[in-house]
Amino acid sequence: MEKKKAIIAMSGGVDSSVSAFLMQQAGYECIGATMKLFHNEDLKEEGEKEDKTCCSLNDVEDARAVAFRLGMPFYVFNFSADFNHAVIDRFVEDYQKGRTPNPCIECNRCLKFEKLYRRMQELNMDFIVTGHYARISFDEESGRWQLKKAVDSNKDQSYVLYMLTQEQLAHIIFPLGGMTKPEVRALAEEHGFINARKHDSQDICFVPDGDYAGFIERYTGTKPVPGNYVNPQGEVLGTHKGIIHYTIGQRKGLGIALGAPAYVTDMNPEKNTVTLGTNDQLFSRGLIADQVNLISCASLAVPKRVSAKVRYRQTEQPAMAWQTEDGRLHVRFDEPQRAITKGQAVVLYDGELVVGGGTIVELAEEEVPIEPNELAPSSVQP
RNA sequence: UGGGCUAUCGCCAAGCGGUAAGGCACAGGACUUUGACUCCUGCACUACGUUGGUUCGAAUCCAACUAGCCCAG
Repeated sequence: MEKKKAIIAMSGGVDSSVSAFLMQQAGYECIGATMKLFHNEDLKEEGEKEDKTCCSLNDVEDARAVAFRLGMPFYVFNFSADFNHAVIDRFVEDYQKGRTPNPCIECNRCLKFEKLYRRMQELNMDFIVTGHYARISFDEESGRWQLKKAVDSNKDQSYVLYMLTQEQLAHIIFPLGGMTKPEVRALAEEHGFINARKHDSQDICFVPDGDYAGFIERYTGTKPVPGNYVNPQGEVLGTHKGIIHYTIGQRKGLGIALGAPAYVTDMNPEKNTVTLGTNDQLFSRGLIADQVNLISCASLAVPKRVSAKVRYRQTEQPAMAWQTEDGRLHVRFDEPQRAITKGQAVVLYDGELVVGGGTIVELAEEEVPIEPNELAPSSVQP
């Protein structure tokens, strides 16, 4: 019987390197591939911190070294044009419209599991493999592929994978879903991978210095337009640096002293205003999302009890979720949530399972449309 | 230019004769495959508007000056 073929998306980090190793051990015919996503060299200024990115030249070399060590063919795919319009352009546009994008999710959606996925098919291969911490399994009963949280809850990345389709899930393998980070590092160490002790990637990969607003300025070649800080009553409090500098719930970097901590509670791109308020003005109960993708079930026409996350690093919160005719996802939390932010993803869970998710487009204070026969599910009882 | 009030870190603000609280802002760090939030550390190394004076000792008392504010014009 012929070996199954897998293409390993290798970033140059520990996780994908160990994934490659595990796939090889498991008997797959593997090739390593690094996606060149942007011209990293362009970003370098003096004092660059290149070791923080995920796609720098050094990272490519690290990936290449690991692939070489494992004796697998290694390719670099130049996806920078796609990355530019699918990730960076949208990132910039979102900020300009007062939203707060999650570029990692867009990258997963459009590059890793779309562009690279198609490349995998073109090469007549069977699987795409990444170092994400999440688990995939097939559920006989429902006949659906399921995405589950990682065993290492500390590293779980299912949140950024909610957009995976049934077709994609059938051709993806996450070798690290059942492992803990320390185990992964130990394996890397044991096999002498040069990146065994490399720190985890963080920050936005194309903004290595963390100054995303500065990046937008350089990328667009335009200065953000200053506008007014206003209070919830609309009174002017001061001058802001341009709407792209802010996100809902932000406290630091406002540069304005109001006596008590002030937080961004709203932004109005038309009026170019940023509303400042108190922390307790940030809480709201519900939201509406589009770009919906469902995994554990085909539809949420009937409201379902879930736990939901509104940002990557958040513990899930009990909520009800349902879809309307237009396909949009509505979520109402049991308790008000802090700083629900347009542009971010909401991801729904049912225990370990990812139910699905979408991109937050609106806040909404609406009641759950009650389905008579859905009343009093056991999970609501104390 | 008659009367009254106030002047302390970038902002707000304690202090009322015994040798400069605090909050906000800001900076650095931790956390983190998004942005945030959060947490930790630092932030007037005897210029407390200026100049004198009284005191063992003053940001704290007195005087003049300067600036701003208020009420009268």
